Amino acid sequence: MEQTQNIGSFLINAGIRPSFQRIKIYEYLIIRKNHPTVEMIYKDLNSYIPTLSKTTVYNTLKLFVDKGITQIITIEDNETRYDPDISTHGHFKCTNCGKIFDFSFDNKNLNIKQIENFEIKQTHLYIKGICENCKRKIIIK
Amino acid sequence: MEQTQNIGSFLINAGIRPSFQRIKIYEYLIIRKNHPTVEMIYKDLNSYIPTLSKTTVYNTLKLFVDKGITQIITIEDNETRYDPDISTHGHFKCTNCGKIFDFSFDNKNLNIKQIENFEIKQTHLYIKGICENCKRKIIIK
DNA sequence: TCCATATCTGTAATCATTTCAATTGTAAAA
DNA sequence: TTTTACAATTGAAATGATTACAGATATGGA
Ligand SMILES: [Mn+2]
Ligand SMILES: [Mn+2]
Ligand SMILES: [Zn+2]
Ligand SMILES: [Zn+2]
Repeated sequence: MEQTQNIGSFLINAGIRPSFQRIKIYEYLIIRKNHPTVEMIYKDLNSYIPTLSKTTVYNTLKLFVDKGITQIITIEDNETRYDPDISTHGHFKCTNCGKIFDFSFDNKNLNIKQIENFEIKQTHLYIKGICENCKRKIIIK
Repeated sequence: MEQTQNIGSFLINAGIRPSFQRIKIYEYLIIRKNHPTVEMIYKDLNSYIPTLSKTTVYNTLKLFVDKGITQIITIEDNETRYDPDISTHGHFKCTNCGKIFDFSFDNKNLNIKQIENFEIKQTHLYIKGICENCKRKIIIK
């Protein structure tokens, strides 16, 4: 609730007018940390903001990405996900439970020969597999 | 042309009946090395195989992926691309010319934290930026 | 308050992908 | 060789995600 104040000024700082919908969508990203799809955001917020339009969710996320306060995560080709953490970090998707985990990695000492003279703007590392929790469950079965 | 023989037996080996369309699509992937979209494959092959259906391209790529002889590359959320090189390797996409470059990297150098006990099945490293060629062109302007 | 502009909304259009049923091709049995 | 069963291909229709658009609503300053 009081978060609204912080988020409001954060959006202003990013050059975004802090409308009610924009604040709630950004707040959703920050609080849930779930790398959601548009559908997830829309469904979850719709119970709280019944007048919300899915178009607004699309528009708002596009704005966030354009203004550089959100990044697109494309681990699967059939679902676009969004992440308010714009730092370079990795994503692990569990193919069993579907959860997405953040992790850190070094990209400094990669010194890749084939693209030495290329100008790097974004680095995305995606790993798929089985999370620790699911591994345990599967062993028990 | 004589490739057909090799590709045919390669497909058989992978448990895939080597139909004319399947051979041509796999041959396309191998020869072009362009990480194409379905649309690219369809358009390029259609002039050579006028009866080709886009559905066949979809079906065939799905089959290749299921049988493990092709991997899906999702650098952008709005274009699914295909790669017959199923080894773990990185992809660089130039945001200027759109070209996709392969590069090799060593997982060990990534020094990944937080997912030590997770079971890794696939690793995808995608980098976006400007390729060497485009960098030169842009400087000249 | 009033006005100009930005934002939001719902619907329609677009585009990629999947589903489906009919047709065609293939490979082995008769 | 002909028949037969099954696999692959095809094109049309359905689905689902995203975008375009135009009208309604909200906002902030004169
Ligand atoms: Mn993240
Ligand atoms: Mn590749
Ligand atoms: Zn899991
Ligand atoms: Zn380039």
